[in-house]
Amino acid sequence: MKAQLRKPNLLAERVWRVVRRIPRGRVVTYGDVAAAIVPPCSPRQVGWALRRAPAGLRLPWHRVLAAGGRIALPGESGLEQRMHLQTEGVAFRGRRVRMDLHRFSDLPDS
DNA sequence: CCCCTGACGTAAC
DNA sequence: GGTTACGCCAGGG
Repeated sequence: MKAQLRKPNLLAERVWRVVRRIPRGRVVTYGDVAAAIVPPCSPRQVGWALRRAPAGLRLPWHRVLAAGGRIALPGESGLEQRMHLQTEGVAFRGRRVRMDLHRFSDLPDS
């Protein structure tokens, strides 16, 4: 038996579960979420899971950033994400979030 | 089966 | 700091 038997939708649910626990005003990276999942998945899969998140599910998707605190979403969505973050008091320096101030490092395993 | 495209990350230039 | 290249993994054509 291979250890990679997790069904994709199951993985997605785990990702959503982890993301749901990011507090207001705090942020994490795709890599952080990927590492919090057990067994760990690739950062791409995190992006994949968030992309296919149901609209009805209230998820703080805007608190997930690319490495270095950069916004990964292109165009309009990216601007919206930035707006949400600034509303929560998250500080930027150029195009990047001040990870030294807002990074949430207590993501428990899920 | 091959190729391309993503809400990624790291390294190299 | 912008660009390229490559590894990574799921989906689609």
